[in-house]
Amino acid sequence: MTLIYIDLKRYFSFDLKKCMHSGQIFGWKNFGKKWYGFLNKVPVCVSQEENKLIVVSNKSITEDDIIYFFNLDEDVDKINKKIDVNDFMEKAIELYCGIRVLRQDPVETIIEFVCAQNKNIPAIQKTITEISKRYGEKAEMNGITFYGKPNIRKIAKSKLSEILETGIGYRAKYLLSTAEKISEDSTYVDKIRSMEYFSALNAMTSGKMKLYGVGLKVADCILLYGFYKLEAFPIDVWILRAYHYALKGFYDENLLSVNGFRKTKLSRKEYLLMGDVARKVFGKYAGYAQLYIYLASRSLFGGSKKF
DNA sequence: CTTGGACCTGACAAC
DNA sequence: CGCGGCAGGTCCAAC
Repeated sequence: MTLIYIDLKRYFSFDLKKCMHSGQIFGWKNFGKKWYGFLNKVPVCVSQEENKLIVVSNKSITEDDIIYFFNLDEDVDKINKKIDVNDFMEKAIELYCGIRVLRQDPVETIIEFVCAQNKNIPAIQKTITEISKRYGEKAEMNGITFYGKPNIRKIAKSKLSEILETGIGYRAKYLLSTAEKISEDSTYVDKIRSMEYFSALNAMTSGKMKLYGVGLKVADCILLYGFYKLEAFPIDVWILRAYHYALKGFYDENLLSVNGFRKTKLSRKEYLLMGDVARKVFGKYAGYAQLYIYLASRSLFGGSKKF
């Protein structure tokens, strides 16, 4: 039994709930203030009390593991300063201060975001939980059962019909193909890790290393949340809705409209261009800016679904 | 190179 | 209470 208290006063502003609700992590179970999930392949229960982060586990885990996973020692003051380029960003930073880009396992993020496409958050969580249940490990703490750590090789070896039982829908063939590809090449993840952002994005979405079912947006999510490549700026429908506010004046607004209406779909070229604008404005912290914009957009346009 | 459909499934709002 | 449109996109075929 491990019990770790981390004094958050030693770090920059941190908010566990905001991190867990930021759309970058799925499959953790939430009861009240407690979150159950796998951290560095170890089942844990995490909670926050004001200036303390509390992590409980019945397996071995260190304070450093936790600091690393939650990126506690990230200099977010510096980042926030850099991306605070207008009133919109200032407000978003103020509202969602305490957020971090987490350091999840790369393979798990690949599974997560292949499944997440064209689904809403409750549906994503349901599917990820089902996948973890079938292809991952079971854990129990405080009488609560939860699952995590889905095994990519196990997925690669299973049948399409089996994967379909998770509620994943038409993405089943994407997941199977991607699982096969990563399982075949044991160096796949390391190769992506060692590449700089653009090479990695291109590798995952085209050519020999292309993953079936991984387009630009999903690849960006994987690179940001799974590989901690902060230049990644995933553009989904929420970013598209708020782009006009977050990056007003930094780009040609005709790019985002057709006959006066906001575009709902981007071509590859447009997607890359809009990302480049964000990278130019936010520098190497585009990924952090994306998190703030995403959350602000959800609260602005998300109706009852806002956090 | 760009564009419009199709696509599994389910939580959700609007009647 | 059941129905229809939509959801953190991507693939594919056809211009």
